[in-house]
Amino acid sequence: MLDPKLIRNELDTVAKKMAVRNVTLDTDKLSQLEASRKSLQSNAESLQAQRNTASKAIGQAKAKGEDAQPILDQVAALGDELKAAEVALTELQNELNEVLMGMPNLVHDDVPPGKDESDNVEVRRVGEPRAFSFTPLDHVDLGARGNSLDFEQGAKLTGSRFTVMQGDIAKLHRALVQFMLDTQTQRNGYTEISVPFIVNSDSLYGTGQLPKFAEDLFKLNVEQDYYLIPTSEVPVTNMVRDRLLDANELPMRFTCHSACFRSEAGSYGRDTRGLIRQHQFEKVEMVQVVKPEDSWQALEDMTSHAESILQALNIPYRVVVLCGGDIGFGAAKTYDIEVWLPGQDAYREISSVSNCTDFQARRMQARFKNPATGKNELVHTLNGSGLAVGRTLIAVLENYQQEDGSVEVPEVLLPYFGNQTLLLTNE
RNA sequence: GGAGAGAUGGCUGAGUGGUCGAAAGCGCUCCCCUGCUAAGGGAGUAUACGUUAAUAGCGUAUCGAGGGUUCGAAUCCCUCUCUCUCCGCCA
Repeated sequence: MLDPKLIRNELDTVAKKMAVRNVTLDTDKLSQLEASRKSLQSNAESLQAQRNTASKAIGQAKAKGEDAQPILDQVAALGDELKAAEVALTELQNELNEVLMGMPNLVHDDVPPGKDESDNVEVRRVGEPRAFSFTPLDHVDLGARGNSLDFEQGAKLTGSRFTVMQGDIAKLHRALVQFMLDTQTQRNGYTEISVPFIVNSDSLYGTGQLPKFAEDLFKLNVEQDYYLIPTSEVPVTNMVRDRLLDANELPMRFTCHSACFRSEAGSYGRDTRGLIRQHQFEKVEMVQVVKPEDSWQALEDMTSHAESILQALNIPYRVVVLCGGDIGFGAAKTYDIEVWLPGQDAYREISSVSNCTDFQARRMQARFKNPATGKNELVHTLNGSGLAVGRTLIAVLENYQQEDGSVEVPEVLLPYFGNQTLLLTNE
């Protein structure tokens, strides 16, 4: 959520920033709502003040044994008027709040204009795509050996966009999780955390998936407002919801392995082949909670932490900064890391690292006591994938494939494989 | 699933209808004393919103959440959530 004061006082600036996202702000409606809010609020509050004064007088009169009836008569008429004023105010505040909750974060000045992913701007390119002496297969063909990647079984057990992995590929998948967690905890300073895969709606409002993106979520059909997490960013970031942190608790750095569940509504035709876009996938996430002045450096750091996985695996990738049309709802600036996939002859997203500034913190009421000012101030939150495991699996398979259809184990993963150096060697 | 107890400020914890936004303690901040350390004395210290140049003043709201009773609710009533104890069941 944006600072309501900013919307009140600098509506034009806000509208300009929204335009970078191709979002047109209805400034007339907003200023009209704001004007109503002001008059309704001052009206309700002055009636409340009258009531409070009278009630106090009644108490004092009774204490002295005087007759309180005259004051009681005088206040009696207030009741209905006050109630009506309060109802009107509440209704308007709800309306205003709904508008506010539906507004995305302000983008950073660095965010380039653009309408979709084709307008994202490449920041750097690391590693050279390998020159193959044969035509590389994609992961679906590679995984067909021994039904290591079994899409038909996934479809039978559940439905489309679910997959069964077995044998070497299941083991590779697990090794990648281990390697990512070990890297983030041992080299990059994160604390491993394990969290629920089901969250309530408060948490989803906190990080911004609700109220706008309900259709992307799997909602449980139970009495409670429970949802499967679309990313562990939700439970991990909400760790600080409704908390007043001590300055020396910051920065907080968490890494978390979880399954992620996305309904992928609205992308029925996209990436239907293979593991790229699944309803369930696993991810090692990074989350940081930092002081406001540290968040932009943290974004760069966190991006490099995600990159460190691909560097260690020695797989080529590039980093792009998302344009206004492609950046997420809660982010002020986002770097996507795109990994080279020989099977697709393309760079594909494998990580997304965002600085959400105080956007999520305001929704979550996540604050810290700033020793410099003595005030309670909102923290900044960041999240990023470090990395998406399924897509990393694809990248390893496709980049490390041999002409005979087997796959070499990347050197850094050898400790997770005992003496095994080749995968999928059996026909 | 059954029975019971509870939820108050950064923390612990008083407070059962009327100057209660809330005692006390801890913590924290400032000052004094003390030539280290430890201890002692004094003052201050919730948050959000509105109004405002103002984190000055004033107003409003907030004692788990929501509703109700009342002129007035931390305090009474209802619903819900969560925590703890005991029993049952269970990976």
